[in-house]
Amino acid sequence: MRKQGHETQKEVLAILLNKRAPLTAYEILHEMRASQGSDKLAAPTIYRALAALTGDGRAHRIESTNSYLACTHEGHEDTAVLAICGDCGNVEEQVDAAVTSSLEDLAQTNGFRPERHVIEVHGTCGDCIRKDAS
Amino acid sequence: MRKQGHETQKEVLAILLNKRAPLTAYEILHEMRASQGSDKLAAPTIYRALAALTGDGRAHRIESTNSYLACTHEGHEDTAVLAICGDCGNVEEQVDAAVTSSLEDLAQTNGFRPERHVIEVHGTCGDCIRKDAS
DNA sequence: TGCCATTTGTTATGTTGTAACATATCACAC
DNA sequence: GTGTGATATGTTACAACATAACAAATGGCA
Repeated sequence: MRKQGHETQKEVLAILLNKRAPLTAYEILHEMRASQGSDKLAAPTIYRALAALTGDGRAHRIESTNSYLACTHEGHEDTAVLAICGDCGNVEEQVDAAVTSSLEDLAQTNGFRPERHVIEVHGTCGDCIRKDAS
Repeated sequence: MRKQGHETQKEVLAILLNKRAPLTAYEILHEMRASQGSDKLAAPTIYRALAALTGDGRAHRIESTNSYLACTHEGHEDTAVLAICGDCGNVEEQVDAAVTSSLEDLAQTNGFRPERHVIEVHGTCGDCIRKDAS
């Protein structure tokens, strides 16, 4: 039983990588139930896998949509900026030094010690802007 | 019945201003039920009031904690940075031009048109750092 | 091999949020 | 002033998101 957790994590990550779009925990649950042809799998299993994945940076949680996304910048230490398109649902993960440092400066002037940054930008992606215009 | 909605919004905002700390929708609901001495009030009423308050900037939703906070920077158009202390639960609302512009620059280089920014920094506030040290 | 620590499965339930429809109120034409 | 329709609100029920708590299994190690 012990090893299976890592297996679950791999499966969840594979699903997220496959979709290249954010999925909710329950969407992942349904995918996995479908692929296993069984309803045995339960929510806590998914949430544990997601906790492991987000804990070590293999995936990100999108707080404003309760969904999860595979990390596309392996091993970045900087803060990720998630640009979420309201039209097509795609999410672009961006890592930017200027954003990181301006947030650090702001924290410093306020005597705040940051540990985790949540930066999510909702809007319209370039592709959808072009589509809308045409 | 029509006017009452505005009343509800005022009451909700008053509760948030009073606490000066984030509250969940259901915490607000319980407060209001208590102060009215009745359980008649239902969740959708609170969510509608919160939608009105967040819609016009009188309050902010904290996405990473599913909670709500009265806005302390009346009428700002810039993006708010919410610094959330994990120790004491206090949230400091900060408005900073450098953060705003670095995010705008990042969006521009990626052809993304931003509409709503969610910037939440979890960490430890100055007061709690001092307390922890002593 | 037997025991303990830890992980996983499972059940149940807690928390957050909203759809859908009934009811009340207001604005406005008449 | 009163009828009528548009809109806001109250209410019920439920959907979606998340986790507590405990049982069962596994692997390490004496």
